[in-house]
Formats: sequence, C-alpha cells, structure tokens
Amino acid sequence: MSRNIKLRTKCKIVITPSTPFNFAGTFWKPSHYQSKLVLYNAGFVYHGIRIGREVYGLKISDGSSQNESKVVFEIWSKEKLSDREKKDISAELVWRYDLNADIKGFALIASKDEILTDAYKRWAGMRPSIAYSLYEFLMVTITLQNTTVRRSVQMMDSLLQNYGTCIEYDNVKVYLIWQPTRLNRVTEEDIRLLKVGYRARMIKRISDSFSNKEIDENDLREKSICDVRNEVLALYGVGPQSINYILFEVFKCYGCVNHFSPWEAKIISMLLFGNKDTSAEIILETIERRWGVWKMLAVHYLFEDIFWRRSNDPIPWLDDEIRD
DNA sequence: CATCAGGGCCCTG
DNA sequence: CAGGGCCCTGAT
Repeated sequence: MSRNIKLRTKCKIVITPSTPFNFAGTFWKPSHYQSKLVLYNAGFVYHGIRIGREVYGLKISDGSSQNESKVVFEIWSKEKLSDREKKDISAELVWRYDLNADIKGFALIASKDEILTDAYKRWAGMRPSIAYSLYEFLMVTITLQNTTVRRSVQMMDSLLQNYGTCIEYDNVKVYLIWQPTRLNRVTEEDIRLLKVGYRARMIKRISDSFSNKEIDENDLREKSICDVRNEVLALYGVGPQSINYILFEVFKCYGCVNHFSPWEAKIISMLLFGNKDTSAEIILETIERRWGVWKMLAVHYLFEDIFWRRSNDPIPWLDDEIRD
C-alpha cells in the first residue's frame, strides 16, 4: 500500500529565470493529461519531488513584477531544511523547469516566423519542463503506450495506490511515484495484477536498471545527447516515441525529434499544411529546414498553443484526434 | 454478445 | 525493416 506523509515545515525559494520567460507556459502544459501527481489550483502548481531519500512538497506560483520575472517555490518538508538541501532543491528546480535556458536564438526566429508568430506572442519564454525525474517520467511513458488516456490514468492510479507515496501539505494531497528500489522484491506478476498488462515487465526491468545503477540520471546529465539517447533507448520498453519526449522534456534538447506518432503527425500536419495527412517524414524534413536546432521547441509552441485554444473553444478537427 | 483499436515497443523472419 | 502480438477497456 502507498505510504502517507504529512509535511509541516515550510520555507520559500525564489528563483529568477533567464529571459524571455513565461510562467504559465512553463508550469502548465495544456497537452498533458491530469493525474494525481500534479495538481493545479487557483494559480498554484502542487507536486512532490524526491531528492536523495527525502521527499518535499512544492507549491509553485508566479512572483513576477512589471520589470522582472520570478518564480516562487514554497517547499514543505518533514524537518527544517539545511542550507545544503535548499541548494540542492534549488538546482534541481532550475534543471527541471529549465530556468536558465538560453532561448534567445529561438525568440529571434519565432517572432518573425509566419507559422510561429501567433503562438510565440502568446507563450514567449515558455520552455520544456518536467515535474518528474527521468525514472518517474519513464513510468509515465510506459503507462501511455498503446492505450487511451483514460486507461493510462487508471494504470497510474493503481500503481500509485500500491507503491506510491501520498504527501499532504497546505491542505492538498498529491502522489509521488515510488523509488525504483521499492520494486526490488516485487515480481512482474505482482505488478501485472494491477492490470497494467504487458507493461509490467517494462516497469520491473526499468526499475531494476535504476535500482542497480546501470543507469543514473545525474550521470546522464553530464553526457552528450547522443549518449543519452543510446543509453535510455537501451532500456526495455523505451522506443522512438518515448525517447523524443524524454530528450525534449527531461534533457531539454530543443532540436531533438526524429519521429512522430500518427496522431501527432496529423495534428502537426494540420498546423503546418492545413491538411491531416502529410507524412511524418515530410514533416520532419520541413521542420528541420525551417527551424533547425530549434525544431522541437517550435513544434512544442504550436502544440501547446493549439491545446490551449482547444480548452477555450472546441476545435472539431482536433477533437477527432484526441480520445479521452 | 463479439470485435476492435488505442497518446508503442519488442521480437521475429 | 515490415508486421504480428501484446494486456486491458470502452466504444461500436
């Protein structure tokens, strides 16, 4: 069963991001589905974070003024934080939310690009971001495979119910994905009982890889993106689709994409060409020519923008491609 | 009722 | 390198 932890001690870290910066675009991604892992409430983003063995609860808000962007991280913990912990948490947040990103080069291109200009105006300064560690995100991408959003959420819920950690702070409850070692003595069959199907083997094998240090996120952060790609792809259950998400969202590779799944290709095809059936190959060639090293970031702006527009007004051709 | 495909990936030939 | 099979679920 899941662990329950109440966090009572609170402190605050304020971080000044590089410019240009967009709070909503960076901390809230309309294209991502809702789960018990991240909670959005009245302008605040809540989620847990693990650093080492410790668990913290975050409450994130926009602290920007007229002339300066700031992000406010309120941090709940069991004990009062040491300076060391504050420093480590701060560094981790800068990484996960790409707060030191240098995207001025992209700003220059995007503001003048016919296809990007509207989306860019609305989201100028948005970056790739991730609330999760690499391991945690891998667990998410596994539950995304070959199924509908509804079932992905069901699978994650039952996994969290059994192995996750529930943290309570500031009158909210959110879940954290288990640590890989949590599954050391859990078998593939045990996991299968949670109705995750063939994904049980992937969850088990990837957890083992992390548990016995075959792969380590901090080491990967020091390596070339090419090495990262190869090492993560070698994990059982990671293919061309997941690796794209990972290189962009976890490792902030703005130009990394060499594959689009059919449902994504249809959406991007519509945004670029006004029809649904341009092949993924043509799309990839086109965005390479047009946006080069910024191509995935550019697609991200278009993607989040269209999902955001959809949340205000129905977009029939898009609704057809999205099955909840 | 049965059949089918879904926000991929592995494995086989 | 193409294509079948995979767990389970809800839609038809």
